[in-house]
Amino acid sequence: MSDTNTWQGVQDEVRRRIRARQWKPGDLIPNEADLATEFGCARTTVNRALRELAGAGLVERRRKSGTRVALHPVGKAVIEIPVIRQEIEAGGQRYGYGLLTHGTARPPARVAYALGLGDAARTLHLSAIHLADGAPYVLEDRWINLAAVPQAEHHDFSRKSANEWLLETVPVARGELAISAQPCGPDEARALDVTEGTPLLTLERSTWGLDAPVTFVRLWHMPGHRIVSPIAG
Amino acid sequence: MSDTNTWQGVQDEVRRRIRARQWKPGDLIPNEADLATEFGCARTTVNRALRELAGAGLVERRRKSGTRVALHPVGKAVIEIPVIRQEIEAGGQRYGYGLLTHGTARPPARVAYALGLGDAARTLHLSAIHLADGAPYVLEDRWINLAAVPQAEHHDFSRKSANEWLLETVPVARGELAISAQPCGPDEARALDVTEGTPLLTLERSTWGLDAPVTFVRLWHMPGHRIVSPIAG
DNA sequence: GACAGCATTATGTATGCACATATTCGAGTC
DNA sequence: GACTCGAATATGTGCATACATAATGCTGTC
Repeated sequence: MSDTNTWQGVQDEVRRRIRARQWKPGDLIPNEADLATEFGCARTTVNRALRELAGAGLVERRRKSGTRVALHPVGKAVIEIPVIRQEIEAGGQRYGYGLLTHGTARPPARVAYALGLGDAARTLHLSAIHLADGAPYVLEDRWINLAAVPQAEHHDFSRKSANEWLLETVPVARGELAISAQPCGPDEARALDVTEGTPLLTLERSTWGLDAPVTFVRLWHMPGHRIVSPIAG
Repeated sequence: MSDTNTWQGVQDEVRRRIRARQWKPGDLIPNEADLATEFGCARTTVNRALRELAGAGLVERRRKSGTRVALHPVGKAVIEIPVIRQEIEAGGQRYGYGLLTHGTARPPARVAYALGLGDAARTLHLSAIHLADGAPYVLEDRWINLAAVPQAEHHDFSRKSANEWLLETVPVARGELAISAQPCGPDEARALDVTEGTPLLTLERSTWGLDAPVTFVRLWHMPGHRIVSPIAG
């Protein structure tokens, strides 16, 4: 599997040469045709190997110029954003869910801004708690743009979380994630059973459909929560 | 560019059908050969389009079974981990750097555990502050495994940050990132000029070389710091 | 009916070829 | 010397074909 006539094998060999400093950062490496000859494989194979390395940020490629080893190989951490139920069940814990508040409301300025809505927009505001083995796991504060998802207004969110319902109902085009550390406010303190001011890891996610903003959600994780992810290299 | 005889065009069309619910989550979609016929292109082209969609998590593929639309399209947020100097300069601010403490020390249990070292290991301990326009931006607490990077012991880290020096010096194979919210301790309060207990966004990064752990670093960001990243869809 | 083994099928990959496209470089022109 | 334009070149992509590989399901045997 590590032979240089498979694209994986070629990629491994190129990685090895870069790590071994045979090809140093900034260096121009041989062109695809030459490498193909050296490795005894087709140019297509070398192309795929190098293309994926470029995607990973290890090399930079430009037509006519050639391929060079990246100067500052930008590490990339890929954070997977699963449905919360699955996140909890994957950890071997029992999932619980409770809807706390529910009603239509004007979006606060922060939310309107994040979604690019006017303050006159009608939104559905939900507050819900997700439990792991009966204990609070994360507090969810969500606004749904009723102009984009009108059927949400009369939907029953008391059993299934809006998270899952939206995924099944609305096609999602793109989104944005913001991670920050916030002090626990009075509402969060009550819902999570935590003393006020405690640092909470906070995730804010904006989601857009094909043309309209769909939802903004803020997740307050329990103290000590960690997001862990491998770094691609 | 959106014609269905380029892999981009095929991918766009498949995305469109999924978003339009023509192919719903869980559905089996036609096989590559049939799609190639329909789109009037080679199977290779369809293959590349679907392969990348699978990588993005929008579809799931299994040999013999076929390709089906993902049930819970797992959103992926890719966080780029640049060198801190570049992060600051990219924001149009002036970068500053100061080494606070420097010396060899036994790694604390937490660090030894994260790197998989015994407590007897010799490490270099550095503490440094990164400034943006003269104001504290992030506090860095770093341990370097001297068994893996012996030349670090007598290197001068007062001018250039260990971050950049290590990238240029040691080939990195893999790493792990943990994000959490921590209360500001007394040392951090002094270095960042922040009152104790304030929530700080904390990043912990472990890095391994080819066979040995290289470094563990903890970054304490200023209050209010946000990590923002697009979500792939 | 249980099970081993084989045929089937869809994806995965390699190859040789052709042509597209971006970029560089140098020749020719003023 | 500056500038324009075309040749050269490395990557990007598409195609037809062949074979590899994994998973499924069927078939025959006991």
